[in-house]
Amino acid sequence: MHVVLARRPAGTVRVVGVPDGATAGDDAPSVPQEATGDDLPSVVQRLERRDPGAAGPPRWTWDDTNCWYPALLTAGVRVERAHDLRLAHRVLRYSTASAASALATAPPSPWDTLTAVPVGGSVPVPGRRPQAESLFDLDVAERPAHGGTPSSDAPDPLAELSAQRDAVAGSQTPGRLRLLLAAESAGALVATEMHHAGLPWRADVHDAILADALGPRPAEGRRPQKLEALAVRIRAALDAPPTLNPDSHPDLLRAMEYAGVGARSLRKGELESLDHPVIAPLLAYKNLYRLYTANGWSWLDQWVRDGRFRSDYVVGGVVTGRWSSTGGGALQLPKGVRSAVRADPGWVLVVADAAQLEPRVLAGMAADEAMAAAGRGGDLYAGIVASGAVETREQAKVGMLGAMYGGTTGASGQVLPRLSRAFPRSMGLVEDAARTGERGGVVTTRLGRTSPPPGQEWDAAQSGALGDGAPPDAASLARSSARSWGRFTRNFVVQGTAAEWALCWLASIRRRLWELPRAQDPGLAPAPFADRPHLVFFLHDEVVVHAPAALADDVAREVRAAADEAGRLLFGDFPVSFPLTVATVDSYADAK
DNA sequence: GCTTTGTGCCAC
DNA sequence: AAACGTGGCACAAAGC
Repeated sequence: MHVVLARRPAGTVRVVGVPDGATAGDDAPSVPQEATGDDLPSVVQRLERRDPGAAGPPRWTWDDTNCWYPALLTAGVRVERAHDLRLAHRVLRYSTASAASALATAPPSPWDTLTAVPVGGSVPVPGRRPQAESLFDLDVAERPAHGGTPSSDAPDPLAELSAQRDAVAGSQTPGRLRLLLAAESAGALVATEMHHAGLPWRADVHDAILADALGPRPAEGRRPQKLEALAVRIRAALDAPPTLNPDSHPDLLRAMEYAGVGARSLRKGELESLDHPVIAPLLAYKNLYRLYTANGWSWLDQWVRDGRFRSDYVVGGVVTGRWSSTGGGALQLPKGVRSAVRADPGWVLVVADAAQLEPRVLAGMAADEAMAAAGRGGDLYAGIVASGAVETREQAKVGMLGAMYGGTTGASGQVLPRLSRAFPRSMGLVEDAARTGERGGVVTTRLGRTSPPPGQEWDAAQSGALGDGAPPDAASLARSSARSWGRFTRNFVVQGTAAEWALCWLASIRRRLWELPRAQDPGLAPAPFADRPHLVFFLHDEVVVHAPAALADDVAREVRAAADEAGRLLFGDFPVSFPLTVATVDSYADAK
């Protein structure tokens, strides 16, 4: 059963049970019609705990998980299932599977303009309203998700739910869309919970990393010791004056030109290919400068509180359905600082990584028996070598990556023909996706997320090449933008379906962890996770679970079972496997 | 002075 | 040098 939460102008919440269908026994339980902010958590808790009948716990249905779930978690209430109307609307509006629906053909509504709200916000960010501590600190008109939409225009979640259910039921692939919406919504729950729990972060360890690399923390506005020493060496190697600022690209390039270094840019890759005394100190400088500016002391000050790094995840923040993050750069945590991620005392980190996820997903989508067989041994690239298609693992790897990214040059281009001969179904699928994009068409993932059509600029480039009066370079612009869009759609089907696999994996992990026994003693994690293993990090094809040490093996087993379950959800009985690398560690840096 | 753009590097 | 997908972010320079 869906239980819809809707804000009322009076500041209360309307709680409405909506049965899933004509199923006997799925009658609405006695749902209160009205709740206040103070009693909503207990209302939710009570319905969540009701006798688990055949229909399962309610599917909490709300406009935006980010607006409701943080306060419930703060009250210690976890929900099992949700339906995020904002996220679901976006999928259904654009999916080719639901293109004929009333939802997809209706004129734009407020549901199209609701923007993603980062989870949390415990750390103040300039220009962003702080997250409400309780459900009603902000009224509807002020809620950030609505960007100032007056409450009188507040969209009706009941009507929207109805439109969404019609769109799914009348679609070409209702089962897949239903799974996608459930997985996307479960992802929203996970994202909120991970923000709530935070990634365990030892500021003292991080500080030691920084001090070791850069020297002691400098006074405000001063360069760290080791960075300053390298700046001196750079100036000496270039015979440059003390005024040369290595942070200034134009200054540095000019000084390098004068010294005859022969660099056209300051990119690491180019510098590494040059031979000059300035190269070594300059590369070292850039390396440390990056650490200092991106993950230095000010990052630590801004993002780590009370032993936790709390990131803002944006579910569906990437067109393909991947998550993005905002603030703190959670999805780009450099390897060099990961040793600051430490389990609490008596707890461990279970780090799991899906091996060669994208080519496996491709094999499943293409129903490619040969590729699936290559993946059965655990290392898909080794399996490709064993099949005889190519000679080395490296060839298999760059060849597959090239096929999925649209690479044509170098080593990947070289082995592509051989991979196409050995795995015609997989290669054919990505080639078809590329050709569709080149024509300006859209492509769709396994579960139904559809790529956006190219924009006006792309259309203009294509039509600009037509006609006798077209400028000479118009044809090449048209061709290059067509190819570029083809690379996008080629990658979209694979990356997007991999993101769907990952959402199903996350959802399954989350449910399985909750079913594990609780720890004897509560740890430092906040309720409701103090005595339970819980997800603390997710990065496209990798998760970190923070778990009581005694449960480590159970967690590892469930995380593997969840990967198998995700594979079955997407690809049914097709025999493509999704093996994981799983490590139980104290420090995230020790996982690989 | 503020905002936008360009550069470069991090993650998968 | 770039090539070959998706992103975020910090900084300096350029633009208004």
